[in-house]
Amino acid sequence: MRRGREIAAQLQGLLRDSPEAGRLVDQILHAMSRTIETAKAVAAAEEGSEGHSEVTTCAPGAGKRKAAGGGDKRAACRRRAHHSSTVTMTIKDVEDGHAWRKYGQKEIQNSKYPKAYFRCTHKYDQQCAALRQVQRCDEDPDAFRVTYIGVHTCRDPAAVAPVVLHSADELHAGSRLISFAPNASATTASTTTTTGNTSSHHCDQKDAALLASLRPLKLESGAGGEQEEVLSSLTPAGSSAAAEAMRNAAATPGLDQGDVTSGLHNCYGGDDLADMATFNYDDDGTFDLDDLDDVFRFDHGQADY
DNA sequence: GTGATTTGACCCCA
DNA sequence: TGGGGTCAAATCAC
Repeated sequence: MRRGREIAAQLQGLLRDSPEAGRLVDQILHAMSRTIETAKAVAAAEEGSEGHSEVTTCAPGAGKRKAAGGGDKRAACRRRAHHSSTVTMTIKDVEDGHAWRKYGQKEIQNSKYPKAYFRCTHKYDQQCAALRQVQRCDEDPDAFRVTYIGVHTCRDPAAVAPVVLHSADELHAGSRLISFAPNASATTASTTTTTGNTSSHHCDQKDAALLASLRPLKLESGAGGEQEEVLSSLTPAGSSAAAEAMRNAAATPGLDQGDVTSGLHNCYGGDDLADMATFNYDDDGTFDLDDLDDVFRFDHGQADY
């Protein structure tokens, strides 16, 4: 980030004749400075506590599962990994742009709601080790406590939001850029509110459509007969509900395909960088700077820097 | 047919 | 020893 800030400062010098370009560079510098300050604060908070070393050993015979109808086929490495990067945050929208696959759900002691376990869809095809755990907050059923374990090493197309180009001249900025919309405002319409430990990224109507599309994994009668529900993984790539929501959003006047996919980015990217860094520490306080990179991955995908 | 979800069983580890 | 994390067969959805 420091290097980026230096380069942006150089760019600002070169663009001093263009007020608009200078203003944009100002915004870049401001965002970078905020991110650096946030990283510093995080590092200071973590001072003195070392991150956990990753232990993913899978020794022969270790963690063998006893035959349960399937014999030794079910034997697998069950040694619990101690992950180097763990981030827990409380959010309203569980959608993060990555493709997740649910692999388990557990009732948690002293919690009203079960915890759902997700792994990256590309765990096997791209050896991506990212995991996510989602649990509805007891005190605020509208919010979800999401724990990210590990970082994405995959290149998920669904997570790469396209960039809106205003003119063909902008193509030189990067070969991965995709031109969609003629309307630049579509990429900037988002607001962020942060209340206490809860970071809520409220986006515009297309994101509301995504949020509304969250469907319960399971409806069951809880204590007292009320219905409890657990949110499913919502992924642009894997969820038909999400796809439907995105289709609906695409039909919204003023929005085009570019708007739909970049809407995911709107929730997390751009000026929201500093706000995204309002993490809650896990119980064990695990956190490292790799997490910042993970959280900011949306911009990596679209900004091509 | 393929991929995602559900869910009971298994196992690690505090 | 039990809570929590993971596996994988069965089932579901498209």
